[in-house]
Amino acid sequence: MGRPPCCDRVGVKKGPWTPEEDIILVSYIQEHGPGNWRSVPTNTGLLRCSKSCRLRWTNYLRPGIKRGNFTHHEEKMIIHLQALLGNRWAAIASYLPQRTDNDIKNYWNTHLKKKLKTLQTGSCDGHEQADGYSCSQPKGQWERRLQTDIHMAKQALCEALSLDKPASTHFPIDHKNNLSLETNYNNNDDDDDDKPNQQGIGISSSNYASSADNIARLLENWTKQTPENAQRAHSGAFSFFNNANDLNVATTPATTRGAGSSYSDGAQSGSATTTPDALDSLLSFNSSKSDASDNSANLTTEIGLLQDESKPNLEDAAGQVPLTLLEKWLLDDAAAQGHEDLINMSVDETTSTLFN
DNA sequence: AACAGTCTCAACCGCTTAGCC
DNA sequence: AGGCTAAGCGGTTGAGACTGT
Repeated sequence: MGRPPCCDRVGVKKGPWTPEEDIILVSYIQEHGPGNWRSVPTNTGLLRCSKSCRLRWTNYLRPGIKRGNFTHHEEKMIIHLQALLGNRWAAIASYLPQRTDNDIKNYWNTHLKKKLKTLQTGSCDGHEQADGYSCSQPKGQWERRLQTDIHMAKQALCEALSLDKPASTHFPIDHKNNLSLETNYNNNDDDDDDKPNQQGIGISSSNYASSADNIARLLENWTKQTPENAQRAHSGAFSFFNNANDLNVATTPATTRGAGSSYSDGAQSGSATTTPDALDSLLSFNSSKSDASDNSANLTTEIGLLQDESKPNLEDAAGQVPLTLLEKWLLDDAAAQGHEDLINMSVDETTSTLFN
């Protein structure tokens, strides 16, 4: 019963993706948009199954993905949401800007589960743990608070569901299926693509710039590994960037902007050319950017950089867009304790207050 | 330096869901 | 209504990195 796995075909490559494959995939998606994954291997010549292409895109190449350490705020969100939603990682991911469900799932399985277990088994002996969690509170207090939170969330959800206005109006948009439409580069609505773009995705220019960011980071690692690849990396990247230019996608290299400035600036500056120096600058830009650890300030900066990020922007949500009761609950949790600046606090500061 | 154990996370597998005919 | 197919999702795996001895 059931159809055979698509990846069982002979000649389908498995395992880690190479930079060349990534560039091919990104270039293709840039031109045609995500969706219709079935046709991707055929049209690109990639020896990968459609599933693998989709996964590579959604978990690694998709614009705006943040990698590296989770901030304490993100951690807390995950803990809350996991308690509330269970292992529905995609749903949880919709509340966390820039994080993929896979990332969250991994983080939960490798870090948070252990951390909670440690807390719940009462392994604390009254002093602060190395990771910053305070153990000064009596055993069981944290669990009680979590239960209270869950109860509050349930109430909030009930209220939300009983509202006349459909709750879905404010419910977080699935970032994978509803990318923003700031600049719809995909004008294939009337072409011969017999399959609708199932996600209805239009990618904004800066989204793809962020994809260039991902590719550049990846190329950087690749060239580090094998110097001989550097030349190929350059040519491959040029092809990718030139593609982007053809599509009027922002690819202005770092030389034209200061570190930390938004790639989307390139869209305003119109056509941009990419030179080897520019690429090097881009690579170094990304290097310095990735060197900066993922603290809250960084997150804020990145959110700013990715204003048209496909996922809901929590800061925007807090500032302008009406929140769901659940979101409010999550975001106001700190504020209710008199820690309005919690998100902006350093990890050390935050950890000492969060679980008290 | 060498080895073993542990950790991390990208990628895979297989089931479920959604959409189309 | 039911079958088929593509996409989505969550659990699991395994290679490489890291750490301790």
